[in-house]
Amino acid sequence: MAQAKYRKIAQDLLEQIRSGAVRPGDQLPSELELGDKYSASRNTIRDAVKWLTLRGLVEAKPGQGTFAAQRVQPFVTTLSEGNGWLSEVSNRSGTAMVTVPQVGIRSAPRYIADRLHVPEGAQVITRRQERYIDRTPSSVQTTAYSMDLVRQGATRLLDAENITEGTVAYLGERLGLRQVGHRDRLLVRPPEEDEARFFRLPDDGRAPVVTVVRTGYRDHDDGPVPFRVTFTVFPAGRHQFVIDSGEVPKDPPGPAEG
Amino acid sequence: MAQAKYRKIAQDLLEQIRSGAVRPGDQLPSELELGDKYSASRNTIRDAVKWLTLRGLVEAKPGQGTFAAQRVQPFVTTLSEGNGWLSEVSNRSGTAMVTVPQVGIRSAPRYIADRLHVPEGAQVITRRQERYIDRTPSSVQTTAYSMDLVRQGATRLLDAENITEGTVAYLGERLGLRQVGHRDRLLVRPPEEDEARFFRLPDDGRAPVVTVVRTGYRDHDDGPVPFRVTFTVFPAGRHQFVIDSGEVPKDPPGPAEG
DNA sequence: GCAAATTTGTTCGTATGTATT
DNA sequence: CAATACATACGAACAAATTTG
Repeated sequence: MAQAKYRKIAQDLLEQIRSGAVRPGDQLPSELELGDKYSASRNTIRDAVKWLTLRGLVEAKPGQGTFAAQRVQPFVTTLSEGNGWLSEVSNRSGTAMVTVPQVGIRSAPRYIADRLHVPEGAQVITRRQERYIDRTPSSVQTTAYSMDLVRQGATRLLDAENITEGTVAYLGERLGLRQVGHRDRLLVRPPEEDEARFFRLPDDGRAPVVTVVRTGYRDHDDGPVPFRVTFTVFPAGRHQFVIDSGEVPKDPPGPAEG
Repeated sequence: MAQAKYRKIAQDLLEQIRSGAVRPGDQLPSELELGDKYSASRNTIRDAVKWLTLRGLVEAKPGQGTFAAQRVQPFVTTLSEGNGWLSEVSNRSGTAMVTVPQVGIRSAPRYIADRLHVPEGAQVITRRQERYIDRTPSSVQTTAYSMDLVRQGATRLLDAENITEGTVAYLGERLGLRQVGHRDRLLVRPPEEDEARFFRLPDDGRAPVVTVVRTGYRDHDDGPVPFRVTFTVFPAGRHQFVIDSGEVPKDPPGPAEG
């Protein structure tokens, strides 16, 4: 066999979608009908549909049928603006919502300790917020601070409520701490189980998430030192990221493909 | 059934990997042995292994067996440095290699036309290069320019060879064109078939790619206008991206998790 | 509200093909 | 060439979700 049968069936269905013969939202024939059409068993048809599902081209709904996927207008986050906090901007009008911070104190795992330059296991404060745009969960953000900041007097970091003027501004007026720069690091990975649940991602692991790790640096004699690190997790398929440099037009361009 | 049997088996295997009982590179028992152990049919075991495969936790090799995946040290690309060209920097010593540009002239598809502010179908020059680090394919870069630039005299854009001083510098001295800024847009998607082949990604669509769309802007009376657009495609699992802002330490920090 | 029909999800069994050792 | 292990394909049965009458 030059190529597996299920791949050829998937290819044929793919071209029907690409060509527009099957349009977004259209229902595909049922598995039994497809099996009849392609002279294949239901399991082979299922392999073909699975192949399309993994690429996000179709969506199977139990009890209903299989449908060609809808193109979703992605959210856009601009990483090059804002001086410290990673805030999210939608490219279309939408109501943004953010939950009250969920505050915790924990021993720093390695991936936090490495970023904050504290020993592994040191006490850190974490502040976790969930963000929604148009009622759909758009990101989860967890920020970690060294406990030293609280000992020095920044006790409001422990309050489970928004610091309206911004955490950076608060630390500035309270401790004289000044953020002089930050570094973002983007990585793509499969979602954890709780993330898949929160973002309502299919639990077959095909839909990845993007993590933006933003480390904030403060001034110091020997050069900048980190004082906080923020992990923001986005569902990769619904999100894009923009970084501007120099002079660029202000108008937000439409979503890019390619 | 509270939960599908294959999911419970996958969960059990997952915990053996997480706990370290099965270490990266270790061979798992064969499908028949696992079927015996969990009192499940071979097909059900295959469903469980498939679930782990989709998350990149194990790798199945025909004729050999199934193995716990190795953690690969990701490459890092810094988006905030370099004034125009998107060049790649490894975080570890490695020999970088880039192919000679493959030059083409084509009608602009919409995703290029939108970026370059030319009509769809207008003639554009594309220059395509493949990059390797340590012999492994690390990225594919395609840059598109409007044909107008050639008509104005920048004929070397058509040469299928590297422009050593850089394309921006060349356009500057030849046409007096000055790049005043650029905008990067990152998006994550499943690979095209040729990309999966080039990056040697599994063809089941689980391993996504990151596309960085960099639009370069030149000076103009009414504000900056685009004159070129570069699409750089990376295998998402082997790559991370860094954006610096303000004062940050120079030392390249290790790869982040979370 | 309930029952029937439709559709996808899971599991088993079996057979054959293909890649590697 | 033979043995082993994964890949593909078929058929069958029941479960779960949804819509319809």
